[in-house]
Amino acid sequence: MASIAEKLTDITGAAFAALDLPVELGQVRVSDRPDLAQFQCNGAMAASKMAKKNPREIAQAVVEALQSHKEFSKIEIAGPGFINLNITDDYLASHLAQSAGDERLGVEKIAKQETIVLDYGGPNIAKPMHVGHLRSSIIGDSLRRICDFAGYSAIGDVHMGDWGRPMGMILSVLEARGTLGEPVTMDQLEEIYPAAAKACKEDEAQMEKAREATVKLQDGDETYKAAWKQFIDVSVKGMKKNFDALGVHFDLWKGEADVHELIAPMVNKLKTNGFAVESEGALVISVEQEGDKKEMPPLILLKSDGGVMYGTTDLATIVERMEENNPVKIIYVVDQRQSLHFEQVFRAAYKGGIVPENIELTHAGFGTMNGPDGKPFKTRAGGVMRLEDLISMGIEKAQARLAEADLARDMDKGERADIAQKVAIAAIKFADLQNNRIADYVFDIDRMTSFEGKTGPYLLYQAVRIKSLLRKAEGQGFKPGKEFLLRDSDRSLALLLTELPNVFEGALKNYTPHLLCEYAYRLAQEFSSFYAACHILSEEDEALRSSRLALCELTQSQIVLVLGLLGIKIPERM
RNA sequence: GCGCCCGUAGCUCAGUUGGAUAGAGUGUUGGUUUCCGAAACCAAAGGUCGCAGGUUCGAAUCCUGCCGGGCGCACCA
Repeated sequence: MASIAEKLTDITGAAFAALDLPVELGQVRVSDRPDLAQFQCNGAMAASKMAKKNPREIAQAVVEALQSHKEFSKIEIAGPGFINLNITDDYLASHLAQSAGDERLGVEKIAKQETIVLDYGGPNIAKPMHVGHLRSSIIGDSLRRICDFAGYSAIGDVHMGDWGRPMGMILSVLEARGTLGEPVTMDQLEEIYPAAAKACKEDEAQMEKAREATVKLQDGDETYKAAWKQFIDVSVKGMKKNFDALGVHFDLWKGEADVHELIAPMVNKLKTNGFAVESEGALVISVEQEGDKKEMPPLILLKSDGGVMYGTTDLATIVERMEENNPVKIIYVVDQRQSLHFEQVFRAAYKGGIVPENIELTHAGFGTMNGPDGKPFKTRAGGVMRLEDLISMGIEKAQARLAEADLARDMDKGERADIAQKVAIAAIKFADLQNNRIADYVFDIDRMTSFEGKTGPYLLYQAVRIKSLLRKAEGQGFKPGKEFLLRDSDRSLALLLTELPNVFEGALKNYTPHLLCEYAYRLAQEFSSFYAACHILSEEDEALRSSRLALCELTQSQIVLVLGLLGIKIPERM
């Protein structure tokens, strides 16, 4: 089912078409002047340009065509040619009843279930996960949930950095220490990796050994491979702990190494097709296009030493995904700084015939995380902050807040821990997701674990309050009704509840979860005002009471749905 | 040097793709609880939308030029 704005758009669109004007001009949206009207259509002003007529005359003609539609309670022309529209309470009420009765709450499903692969998380082997992985993980996970709800078969792939030079560096250092082949722990790995990176940077001979080790590993050397396999296992365990705590899900635990076998055939094919050429000792594929404003460096497939670059593995990963998943879209949730790289890879993929033109490859990039000083985020000690430290800080603060509240007294330890966990994750996720994906953003630990104002916990609080209210109502034998009765104090919440399908569509189309954050917050806020203004359980008019309970229930369902799409879980109480 | 992104209230951010009086949170000030959960609600103050031009009925939004910040430009990932 469509949203109210869409239904009204159909009506006004037809009115424009009847005047031989483009249907698109009939676009109706929620008014940005709620004091004047509920909905507005601006098409008459755009039409006046093409028809060379007075916009108010056009608006007048459209308005006359709309008169026969009984959905409207008020149709007015304002200013230069705005068409202001109000709908009848009957119409609003019946629309609400429909969406309340719909298990998808009015959000339409795509016609055909197609596959989307989402690439996010991207943790590296042997390195602890830090706050930099947070954005990719939670934005990616949210986008996966959004695509899934839209009706796609959405596949999330963690795509670990488990290949290439860093692996060679670790192996060469282990060898130098004489401990290659012995089991290592995560703590040891975390010590070895930076030590190895430092040694290679300072010592050219060590770097040369690292290069050799990289090539040998990639050529399938048994000893190296066994050691490598072992530290993959150890690292993955550590990653899973973090992802589980965050509630970030992956369908595939693939890494760069998984496509190694596909590289040689892919490269050969690109060679025989004439796309891959030699340049300065390396094998490259040129990705320049006509109309390029900037220099576009070629994508390097093979380095002059025969080694593989990450662009090559990315390309081979596309080969694999096309074969195994046959997706219509592949979405990369990776730092915006990689945009040139993805431009190169995508162009190479299309040019080399690895993906057909009608398959969408998108880099859904996100901004750099800065500290409150505007510079790339560092802890006070100057290091990176570990993800697990951030999570435990959030949980501690949630526990402290819970201890303050009287309500926590009667809860057992297990429930209290569960609530603290959910509150902390809601705080962290919402603080991040509410920012526009593309812009750099300031990572402020206090803001991220704050529980007041526009925060995740505020949303949980409203949801929990509704739950509690509905429980109480049930205890008194009151049930949410099937019909809506709209008084002045109910109407703005009711109108807001009809916007969900449009908001969802925007978030899906632009890969922007922050639109859902914005909506969830408006909903919670609108509900809170409504809740303060009307006392529901003591309402004596039964029809009004059950209508209001129905509004509560629908609000509740929408908050659950939207927070679910953001990857935020709601406790029973808090 | 070339290119990409950003610049909106003291601070952190929205702004539905060109619409009416630019909105939230936070912080500041004041108010609200014999009543469904005060992690709340109501209200006030706070703006040359970086600057200057241009396009038009109409610009935070589109175009041009500056200023300021961030990032990226072939053998790292």
